[in-house]
Amino acid sequence: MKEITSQQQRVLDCIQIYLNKTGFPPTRADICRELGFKSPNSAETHLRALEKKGFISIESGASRGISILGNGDLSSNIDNNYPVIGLVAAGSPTLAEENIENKVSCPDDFFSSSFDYFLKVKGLSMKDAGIMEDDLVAVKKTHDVKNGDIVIARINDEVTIKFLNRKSPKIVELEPANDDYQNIIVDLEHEDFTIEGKSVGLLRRN
Amino acid sequence: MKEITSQQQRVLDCIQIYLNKTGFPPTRADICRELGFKSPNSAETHLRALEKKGFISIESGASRGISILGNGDLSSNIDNNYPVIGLVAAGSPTLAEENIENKVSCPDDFFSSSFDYFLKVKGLSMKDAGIMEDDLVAVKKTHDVKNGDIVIARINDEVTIKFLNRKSPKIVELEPANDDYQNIIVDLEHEDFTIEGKSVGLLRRN
DNA sequence: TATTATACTGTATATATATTCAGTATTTAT
DNA sequence: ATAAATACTGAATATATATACAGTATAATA
Repeated sequence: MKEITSQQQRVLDCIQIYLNKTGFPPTRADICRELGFKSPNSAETHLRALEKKGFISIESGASRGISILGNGDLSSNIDNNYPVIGLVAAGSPTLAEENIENKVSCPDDFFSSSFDYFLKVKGLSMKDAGIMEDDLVAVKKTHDVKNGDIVIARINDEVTIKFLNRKSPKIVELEPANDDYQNIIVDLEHEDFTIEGKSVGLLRRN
Repeated sequence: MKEITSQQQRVLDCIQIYLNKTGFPPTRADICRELGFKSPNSAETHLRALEKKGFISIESGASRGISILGNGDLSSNIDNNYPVIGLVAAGSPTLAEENIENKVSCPDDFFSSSFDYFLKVKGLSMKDAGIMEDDLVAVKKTHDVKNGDIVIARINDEVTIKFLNRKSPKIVELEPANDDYQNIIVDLEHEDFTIEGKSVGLLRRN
């Protein structure tokens, strides 16, 4: 990435501001209007310089075909809306209604792994793991879970978040992180048990 | 917001995908190519329907003048790079070097309040408040703090994160959230004490 | 039953837009 | 000292693009 001149920076900023404002890139004429140039060729040459230096790419022939190249970090990632799903009473789970409370916009690569939704935690059964009431746990839907993982599990239509501990092929233990709560022992032969996913991160908004 | 039809949804998705891929919106012809329509008017009518229902806005006369209207959430916010600053030994603070470890891209309106940087927590002095080792605390630089706030404070060049408790005009108490740690009592007349900011959120990446 | 919305094809066209060419002038390298 | 990059004006043009008009057909209202 070569050095940028002050005028080229102005043009680059202009493109970004125009994008933020309108949702699509400016034309040569738009840039002239914004920056006071009197010839579309002023914009053109600056754009070509910015292209040459790797700051933008220009789609040949396409109108408004300018895109700002994410310098590896800033503008590369795309935000997505992730649903927030309520978990009623994490301690002694009673309900399993997956009602979307709202949505949170967040980059796709925000956590170490991709994830599918946020789970809003109720209760303090996982407090010693730093998971408090109303925290949003980023949940990745998967069955690929190991002992010690924080998993979101469903037992007879009741959802809970706990540490996983497979005791035997038929017995799964769900461990809370709170001395006030007891381990949940699940007999796979007699109870309807499914792993919904596992925690890959946490978000707390004061 | 009226109901969207399946074909209109396809067109809307097409616009979003095209935007993600190229950085600028598609033309009528582009949409036709992507979705297999044979007349540009097919795209046009769908676009007008989407506009009428409030899903997009169309800038009259402008080429590629389509912008997806963030339904109050999706496309409105812009990501920013926030520095992650290391905090050495939150329990008994020893260092204050504000070294930027890396950066995290995150929407500006991610937490209830705007913030300035992430603080990477060391130690477990705030564990009962759900703040664990290596958690990233979103810090807003401010002096506007109340008793009970989780503050980032600097005492004689040592940085720590604790609950704030002003005892008197001259005495400030910093309370950890861990029985293994003791309150820090700061005598403002004899010690160099500053409030760096307060916690407005938390991020944990497993 | 008439009307409106949806979902298309196909053609046509005014204009929005990229892009080239011809200049001028200043600054920065080689 | 010459070349190359920067920083513009001004005009011209091929074409990319929005958009209107003319049809056809089906499903959903009122």
